[in-house]
Amino acid sequence: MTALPPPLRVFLVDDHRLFRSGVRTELSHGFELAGEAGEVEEAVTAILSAQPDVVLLDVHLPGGGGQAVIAGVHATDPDVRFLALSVSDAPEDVIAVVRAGARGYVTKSIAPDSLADAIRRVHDGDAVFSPRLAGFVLDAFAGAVTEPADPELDQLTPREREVLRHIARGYAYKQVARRLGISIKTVEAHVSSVLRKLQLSSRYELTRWATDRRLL
Amino acid sequence: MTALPPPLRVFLVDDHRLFRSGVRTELSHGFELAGEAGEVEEAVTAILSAQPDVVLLDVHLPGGGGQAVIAGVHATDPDVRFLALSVSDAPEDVIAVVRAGARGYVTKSIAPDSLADAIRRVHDGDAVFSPRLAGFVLDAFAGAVTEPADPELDQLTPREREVLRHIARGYAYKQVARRLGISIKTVEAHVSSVLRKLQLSSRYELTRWATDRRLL
DNA sequence: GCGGCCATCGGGGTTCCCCCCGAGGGTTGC
DNA sequence: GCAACCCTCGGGGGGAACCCCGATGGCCGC
Repeated sequence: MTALPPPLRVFLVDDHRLFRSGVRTELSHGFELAGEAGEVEEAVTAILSAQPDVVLLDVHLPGGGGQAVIAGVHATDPDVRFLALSVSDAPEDVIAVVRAGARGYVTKSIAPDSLADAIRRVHDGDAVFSPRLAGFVLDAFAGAVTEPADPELDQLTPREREVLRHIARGYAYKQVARRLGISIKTVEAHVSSVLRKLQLSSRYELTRWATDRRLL
Repeated sequence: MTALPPPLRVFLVDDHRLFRSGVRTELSHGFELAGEAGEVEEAVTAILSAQPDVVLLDVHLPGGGGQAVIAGVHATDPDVRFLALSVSDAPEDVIAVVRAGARGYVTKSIAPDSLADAIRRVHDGDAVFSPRLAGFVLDAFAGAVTEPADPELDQLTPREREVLRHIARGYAYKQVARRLGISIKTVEAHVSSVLRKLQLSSRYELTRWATDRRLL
């Protein structure tokens, strides 16, 4: 038989002490706790000195969120690997923390065994995402934002989408016209077309439509 | 010396297994785990058969939330006591679960010792709330909804707030007038007054102002 | 090359938004 | 009883929003 590999050293960042306790208990076999923290600043200094193999990082933290921790640590040591661990499965949260430099993102509803597996894979260099979240990340970095084929949005021309974004942000026709370097009449034409295609009747419904789809 | 009292029997409802593990570990001294569950239906049946002294209940649960658990259990056994335990400190969540019948509400950032104390107090019949949350509950049941003194909103008259809500939802003046049974001119007057008092300049800004404050 | 789509504009009109002015009736408080 | 509000309206006006109709180019595909 071969010698057992040394246990992975895991650092834990979460503002909920009860949750930290849970992770600690569940990971007690096969992992070594390199330290833990509940705030951003505390976490950054402790991680830099503890040099863990993987950092388990809560996204919602007082003092700047998990992104602040990643930014602070990577400023001096870009090699530390982070696995985001959050209750949220909102695309904004996922994308924000991944952009900051997290190598994976799993929700707290994960089974302890799966978490252990995710930690090992992140340490090995893999990117780990809950199946439901993988799509968001790929989309965000594919740039093209292929998106789950929104037939409503697809029937709009590029220019119409452009105008739509401005209108949804609250700009008046005159302002949109100046920003896009076109005439008010053209803006009206595009808006009219958008409203007809989306079967809406006013710019207010349009803003709601846009915010519902997170196109702000 | 007197005999030690029997340990309180605690039931745990949370969809995050890691979190359950944390609570289990931290409460291992002085409490007995009467069972645990991660979903609404599972929780209701298990609680009814386990007859715990106190149920620790997560607010955000798949399948109807913590309120559904309380409703299901209280339908057959109104004596079970619930202590809500949530990451959220949003007034809606607090009020909803307290209306459903929870005897207390603490956030997951609570220290383990405080949680143990809160459980004992709920069992003794007390109502336990994090200091920041007590105000919401009292307000909600005092009916007056004094709210954390929003000076912006306070300077509006009741009728102005009423009109504001409709406008923020996207109704045209004519529609607001018909819904409130008043003239368009009166609606205009109220809107004008609201815009002046809030130092806004258009109904669009008003919509954003209202949604920022969650007055939808 | 011609029809079709897109983007760009104009004219002209209706409706809505927001403002100014004034005004009457109701309530509360001093 | 009077001041101070609040709620209720009207007239009138300027500007923005939205619509319909028509028109000019450019680009693409058949």
